[in-house]
Amino acid sequence: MGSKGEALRQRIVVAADNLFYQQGYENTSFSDIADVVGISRGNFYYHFKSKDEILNAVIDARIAGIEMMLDEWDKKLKDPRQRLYYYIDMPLRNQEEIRLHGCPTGSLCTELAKANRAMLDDANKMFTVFHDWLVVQLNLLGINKNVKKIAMHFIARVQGIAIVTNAFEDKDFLQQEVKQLKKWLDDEVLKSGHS
Amino acid sequence: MGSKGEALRQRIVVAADNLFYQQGYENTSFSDIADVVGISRGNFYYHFKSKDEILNAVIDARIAGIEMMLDEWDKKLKDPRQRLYYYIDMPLRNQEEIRLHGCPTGSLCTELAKANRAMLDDANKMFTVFHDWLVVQLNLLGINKNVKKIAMHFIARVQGIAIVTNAFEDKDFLQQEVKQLKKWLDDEVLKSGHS
DNA sequence: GTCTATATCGAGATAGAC
DNA sequence: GTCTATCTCGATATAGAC
Repeated sequence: MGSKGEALRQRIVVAADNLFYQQGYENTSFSDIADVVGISRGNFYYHFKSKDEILNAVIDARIAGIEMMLDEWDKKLKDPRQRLYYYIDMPLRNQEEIRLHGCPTGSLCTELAKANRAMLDDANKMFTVFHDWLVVQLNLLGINKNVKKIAMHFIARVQGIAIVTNAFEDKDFLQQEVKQLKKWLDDEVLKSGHS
Repeated sequence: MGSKGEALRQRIVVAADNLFYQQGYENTSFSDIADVVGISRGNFYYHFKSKDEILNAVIDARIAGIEMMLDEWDKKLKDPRQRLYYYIDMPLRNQEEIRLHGCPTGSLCTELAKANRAMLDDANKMFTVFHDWLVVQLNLLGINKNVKKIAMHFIARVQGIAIVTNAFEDKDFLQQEVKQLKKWLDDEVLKSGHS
């Protein structure tokens, strides 16, 4: 495994990642990826045995990317409360992409549930990384009851926002829902006004 | 347009509807539909000019189906409050299908946003039918402020539930979230305890 | 109206030259 | 390691017999 080959492998994964997000997995061909990376179709099979293997690499890369992102959040934000707000603001920061392509994690799981069920268990680990991180933040705030349910609720709320924003291409809805989700965090989870 | 041809056309639409839901639109071939209906591939083109036209017919059929369903709800349930509860219970009634295939409306919009953007504006009308009906029920209850936002919020919440249930194949999550959504309806919309 | 046969295309995948 | 050439398959779609 030379360094040049590894670098190309990485470029393939990055290109596939973007295309899978923008066009969907099934709808993205080797030709599409080859055009972006600037290589020939035949060259893929030196780096990957099949298209499924590319998908596997993309999922692994996404999971690693989410973990890195959360590590950076932890470094940048010392207060778990601020981290939770930053999580809720994520759709706001990515609103244009969500309007156009939805949530990368949610839309991939939705596609794989229909087209490639065998890989769904790999894909939903992307959710699990967020989930486990949310649980840690809640525990740090002294919240220990129903934390798993709360974390999953967070994720589902963000997914609902992403789907409707994408279906109606409506960023106003996204903005108003993010506000409402913050209010829920304040009133029902942190109970700022009551403690 | 003879009656026999019309009946077959309907059978094609029903079969395509189910297959699009279970396997996705792009992932469903004419052969798949032909196998279910029991006809030959070539016969499709007497009834439809293209696969897109079948998709169009499926979306129209789904919209008509939702409208019929809501009419039945209106007849069966006279209290708008009960109708809203019945709406929230919908994922519960369809929990096994949602676990396996997600929400028919949400998953189709998610797919079309990536693979066939031109038809997204047709598909999201399925959401609009629910939305407008929810607005009517809220108005009937004397709620006139922010009703459109509330209706869209309802829809997004249900979508979030469907995605996570589907991604983790977890019906327990669905059940707990439906309970929570009912509580939100009581406390924040109907404000039963406060009026 | 429904069928069989076929055209055309693009997909994933392989073989082997360089 | 990367390329070109090619194989095989299944997809949408068409033509024309019945």
